[in-house]
Amino acid sequence: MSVRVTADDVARAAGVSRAMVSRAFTPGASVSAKKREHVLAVAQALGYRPNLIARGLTGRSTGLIAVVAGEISRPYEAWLLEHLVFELSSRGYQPLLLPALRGGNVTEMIDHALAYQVEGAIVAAGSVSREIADRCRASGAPLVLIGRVLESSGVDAVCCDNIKGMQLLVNRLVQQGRRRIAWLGGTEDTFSDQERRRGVEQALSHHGLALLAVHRGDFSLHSGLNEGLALLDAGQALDAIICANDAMALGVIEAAAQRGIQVPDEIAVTGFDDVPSAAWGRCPLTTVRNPVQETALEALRLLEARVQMPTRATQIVRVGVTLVERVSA
Amino acid sequence: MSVRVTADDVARAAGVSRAMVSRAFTPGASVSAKKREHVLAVAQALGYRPNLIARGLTGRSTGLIAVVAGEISRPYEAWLLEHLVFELSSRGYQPLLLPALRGGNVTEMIDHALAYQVEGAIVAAGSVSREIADRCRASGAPLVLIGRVLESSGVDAVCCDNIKGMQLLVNRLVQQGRRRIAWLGGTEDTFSDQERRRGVEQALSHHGLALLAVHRGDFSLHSGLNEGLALLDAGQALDAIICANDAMALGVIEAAAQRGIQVPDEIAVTGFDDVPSAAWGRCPLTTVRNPVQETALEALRLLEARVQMPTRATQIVRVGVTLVERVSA
DNA sequence: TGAAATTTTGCACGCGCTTTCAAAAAGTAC
DNA sequence: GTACTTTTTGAAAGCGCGTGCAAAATTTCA
Repeated sequence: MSVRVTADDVARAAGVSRAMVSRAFTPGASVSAKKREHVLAVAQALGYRPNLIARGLTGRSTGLIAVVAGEISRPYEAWLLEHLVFELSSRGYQPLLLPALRGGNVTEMIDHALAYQVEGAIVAAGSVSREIADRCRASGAPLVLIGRVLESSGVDAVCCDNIKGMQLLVNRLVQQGRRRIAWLGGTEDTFSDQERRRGVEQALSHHGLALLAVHRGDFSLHSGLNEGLALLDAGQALDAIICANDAMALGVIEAAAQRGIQVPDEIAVTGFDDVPSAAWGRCPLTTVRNPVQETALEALRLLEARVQMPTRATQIVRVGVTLVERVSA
Repeated sequence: MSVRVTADDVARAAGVSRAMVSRAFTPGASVSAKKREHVLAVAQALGYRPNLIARGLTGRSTGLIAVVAGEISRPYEAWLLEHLVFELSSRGYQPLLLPALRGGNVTEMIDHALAYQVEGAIVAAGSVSREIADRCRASGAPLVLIGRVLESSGVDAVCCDNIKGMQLLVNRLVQQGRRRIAWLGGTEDTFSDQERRRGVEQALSHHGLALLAVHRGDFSLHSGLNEGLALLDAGQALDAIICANDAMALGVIEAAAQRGIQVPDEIAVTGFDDVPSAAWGRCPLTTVRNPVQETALEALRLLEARVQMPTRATQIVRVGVTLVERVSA
């Protein structure tokens, strides 16, 4: 059992040399059509498929791409991953999934993936060090960051325009006459959290305003509820809570409901990302659309472009965002 | 650039043979502690890591496991995938992710993964044919199904007790005095849909009841809304809608809200899976808990058990379900 | 028909690594 | 010191495949 068929077996059965078998499976190779057909037929009969691991060893491409994803159970991450994986595999690549969970060391994971001779890596979670970026470059495996950028490191990245997104949101709130605004941030040390907060503060100061309160969650629905309650119970009169992502905004809305506070009449709540569930439920979210598909596509474009020309200039793509006006603000 | 360091380079630099380098990186191998340390140090300095592709070629294990997942953006799938990938990689395996999207041919994908010499495959989406099961067996790569079983095919599977789950739900509804019950199924031809429906019908007939209406969605929130509206607008007096999963149930609740129908007072709605978001929102779902983590763990257990003993008896694990009583029913 | 141009084919080497085997080194006992 | 056992080491043979090169087969042209 478990006796695997090799090119040698096929060659023997078809009465040709092993090289012929190899060529029969190589699209552009020099083989007579007749022989190729014959070899392919014999291979089929024997249940032979070229061993891609062995093929990868010849120095040719392995077709493997590492994808570092975070907590997949979060809507935005899942959504992005779905697009990424779909695009990847429809281009003939095989995604090697690396989970960057709590405390998971991204550097170590990429290092490990590199040992599998991946042709590239897409990092959509955790933070990458300059060191690992260098290792990737040394291995000839381009690195592409999603939703984070590593300044002046020569690493390509695609990221939505967080500053602009927050500006759109703040302008809307201010236009509605809201002035007493709080910020509910996400996990510390994440690029999104930092940039989005900066966006809020810049936009506010542009109106001569500042944040009245600052709380921090971890991008989850749960933390949105908890911090939302805390914010609401603090006794400070607020008329808007800007959240670092949709999940937390949904949590805050739940918190408001629990306290009998009307959204958006008494207080406005905004999200970020426009995940599918943001449009649902008791109070559809006013948020900023973070274009996932475009992001995934751009990431692949960057990856392929760099595979083709390793020395091209570093590119940081900022995908555009749009305001989605629903009821929560 | 992109000059990769091989074991030969390390051997030369360390003044030993290539075999020594290999042994230094092989835990149980016969090397003097001193030499191993030296080799490892030189390797570190040169930035060398064994090429796992080459290592896999020697007939040893590749550490690759194929994971066939469906639409990752759906809560249950994402949740399961997260657990699966986490467990897999914390056991030293590398998950190769294969997306089984609309119309995606699972057979073809597994076949392709087999060419990468995966050590096993976990299928949590799509349906597998007896044919591909045989191919896997021939390749010595165990197949484990999640949420679906392939009768008398010798394929291990882990699946929750759909029949029992629906029985729990039906009993509760009947106990509440509800008799006019409708079924909102999921995508046709899926194992879950079929078994869950069967569970509902069996449980109902046990009470001398039958379904009053049958609609079909595709397991999505959206289809839940649409079919929910259709069901509600049909003019038939219903007092409960049993949905094939949570997402659709949430959609139905939304539909009821749009029509101004009170849940659960006027109509009860039930889900299945108990995804995180089921506990949230305007009307927390009464549903059945489908234990994801246990499922993932069992799947890995089956996989490893079969790797160790390929001839062991086929095992179909039915993980237990529990009723989660919240407000929607 | 024969020579030249062209295509098709097989041999053999190499990709980077593991592992068997026998030789060398080190340790042990007398 | 010798004879023997045990550990450590290196040479070499693969693992399954791609491919450069030269030989063989085929085609083309005069």
